Amino acid sequence: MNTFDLALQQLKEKGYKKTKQRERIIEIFASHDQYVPAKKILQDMQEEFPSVSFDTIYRNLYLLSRENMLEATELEGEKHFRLSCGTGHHHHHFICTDCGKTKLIEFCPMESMEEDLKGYEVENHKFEIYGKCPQCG
Amino acid sequence: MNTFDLALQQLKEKGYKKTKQRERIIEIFASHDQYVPAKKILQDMQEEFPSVSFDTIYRNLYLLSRENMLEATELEGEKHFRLSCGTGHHHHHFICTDCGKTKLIEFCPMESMEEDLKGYEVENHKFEIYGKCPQCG
DNA sequence: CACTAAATAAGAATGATTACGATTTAGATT
DNA sequence: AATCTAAATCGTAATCATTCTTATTTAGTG
Repeated sequence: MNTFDLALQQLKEKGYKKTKQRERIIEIFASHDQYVPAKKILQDMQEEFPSVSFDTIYRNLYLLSRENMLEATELEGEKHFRLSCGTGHHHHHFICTDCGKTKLIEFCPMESMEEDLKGYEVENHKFEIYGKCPQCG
Repeated sequence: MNTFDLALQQLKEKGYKKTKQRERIIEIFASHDQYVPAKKILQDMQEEFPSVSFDTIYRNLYLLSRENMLEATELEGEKHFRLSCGTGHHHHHFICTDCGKTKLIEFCPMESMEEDLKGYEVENHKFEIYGKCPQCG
């Protein structure tokens, strides 16, 4: 089963309605193996739904993020999203500053941080590497 | 020499003018050992300079960042700044999500990434840990 | 004291994101 | 298939951080 059908199935299982707009949003993500800004999703959506509202875009982006179907990160002051990759295991990304495509980084630096953070309660962390991928470099 | 005087001296050496506003901005940073948003700087500034403009704040924040006197990071969609700590050597931070105070992290995960990134041109990276510091936890 | 480039003030403009009332629609029920 | 209801969407306005523009002021120099 491909990522598109998988995502739709997950939505159904969680009791969300299937709408044309929602389908299209997921479709757009499935065809971009990269982080894309909300703005880009809006533009792509407008081709099929000329009167789609900001609200629909953002509401769905956050819904999909909450349900772990999207990963989010802030790049240059704009929120960017991509379909969650893989099996839900923890990972990080190299992000190409040209094309936005990503490379999975399995290594997590938190594994070696316990002793340095005695007394600190860790809630979250971010490890991202930015640069040019082989195609853009 | 304390951080405040050091910063002023650096500005002078680089040929920037000494203004009351600039002095105050640095003073504010020197009294906050933590990441603070531009908004906070503006508010503190207004106590002494009721008619200070956004422009003055942002222009100086970017000037000071460019000159490596401030470190910047994006937290919750807002740019945050803090006085550069230490001797200019590369480091990362634990950032308290309550009080904003930071703890220096000497370890840099990039040291063990070369082989994973063959063919990729690394420009930058971000490693930040978020949570509660001992005082807030 | 006069000069000039740098810095600031005031406020408008921009751009991303959020909010909201009115309308439509998916999916369940009859 | 018709009805119902909560969820989803639309259309638009509001908000918020940030950037820009023009006129004015000021620091430092001669």
